[in-house]
Amino acid sequence: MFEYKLIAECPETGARAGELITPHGKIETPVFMPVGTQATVKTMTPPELETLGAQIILGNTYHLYMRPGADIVEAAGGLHRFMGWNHPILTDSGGFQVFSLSDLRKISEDGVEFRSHLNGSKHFMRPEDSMEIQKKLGSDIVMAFDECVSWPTTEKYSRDAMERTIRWAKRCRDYPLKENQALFGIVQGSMFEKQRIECIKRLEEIGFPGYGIGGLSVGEDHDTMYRILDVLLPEMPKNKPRYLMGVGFPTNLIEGVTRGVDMFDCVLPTRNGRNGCVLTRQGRMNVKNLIYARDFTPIDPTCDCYVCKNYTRAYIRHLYTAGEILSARLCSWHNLHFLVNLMKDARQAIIEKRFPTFRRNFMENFMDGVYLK
RNA sequence: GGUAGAAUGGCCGAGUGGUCAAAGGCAACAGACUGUAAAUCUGUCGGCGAGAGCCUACGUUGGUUCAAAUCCAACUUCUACCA
Repeated sequence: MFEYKLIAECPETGARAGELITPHGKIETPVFMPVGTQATVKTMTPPELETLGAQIILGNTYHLYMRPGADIVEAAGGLHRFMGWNHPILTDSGGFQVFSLSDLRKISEDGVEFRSHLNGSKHFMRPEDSMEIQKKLGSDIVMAFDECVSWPTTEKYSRDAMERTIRWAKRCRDYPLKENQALFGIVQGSMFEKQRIECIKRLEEIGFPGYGIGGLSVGEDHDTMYRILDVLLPEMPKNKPRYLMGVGFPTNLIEGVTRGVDMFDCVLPTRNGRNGCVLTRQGRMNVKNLIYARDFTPIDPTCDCYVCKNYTRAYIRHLYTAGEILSARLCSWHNLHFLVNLMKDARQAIIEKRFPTFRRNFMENFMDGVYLK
């Protein structure tokens, strides 16, 4: 019970609108997926996520395995029930932790040895373990266990990691999941075009219902990332969803959609939100800045989210400055609303055959630096 | 009234002759954050100057010394204890 339907394509760009059918409901793409690593999108309740339009959220294999343990989540009736979210869930495999916990892990052919970030204890995760954990979590979309390579790297290291990622993808594919779980393969190959193309071809031979694009947004500049997307996306199957993992900045989302990406996730809206950085149609805003102390306008006057309809910059700045937890909530809420609805707007524009204009307007208005009033 | 002790940068607080514009913390200001080891991290934080540097500063005033936040005297204020 997993299907991708292509609904509309932009005649001028690679942008496309579609639908993903999952056991927990339909997802309209392009879609931004809030990250809920530890079985919670930080500071947000599921009803609030519904209110702002979230269709699917992420959970993380590594974190939930470490705490509370996959068995507990399974005993609770699966991740959906455990956290009270009755819509689709995608779980990341732990592959990103191979990258982010690079000081705490050792990679071998069989798998990855992690030293727990919680207490230093040693754990070995093989692709099969990642599958078993995600099976217990019961997510709708399961990600293959991959190696996300840091940047910069050598062509040789990238190739070795890519080859290993493909071998691991095969092992993941061969592992019996729940009947209604869809497993996505993950394209690696760092910033080497040929490796990227080879990787997607070989993953296709193994065969997956969807494909993640990993190993981007790891410190490379935007042009480099777009260069990889430019060569990779045309090589990806049209009838399968494409998921650009860990991205990202609003401009990255639009440029990703332009090239044919269907799914995105990123910690940015919640992490930056907790740190007092909010998104507007004109760019990023550090709402903690002094210039907002007496600014009684909403974060983004053009935004119709709950936060912008009810609170001012001055109030949110006050909350942040006072260390009040509500600032983290309101900023996260607004940022999530911003990205989720940016993708909804993009989708509508694609369907209405006006995506190029939509893209141009957005890119012209959105300053990549910090926006000051 | 007596005795003892204390006064340091926006605040708290180290420092008891030179390497002190003065540790550290807080506050403040700015920046960063892309499949979350992040309600975190980094930088700035007396004034002027691009800079070398100059000026003003450790309660007040005066003194000792080549040199004082540091030593001495008086004064002011505060704290504790005793009357």
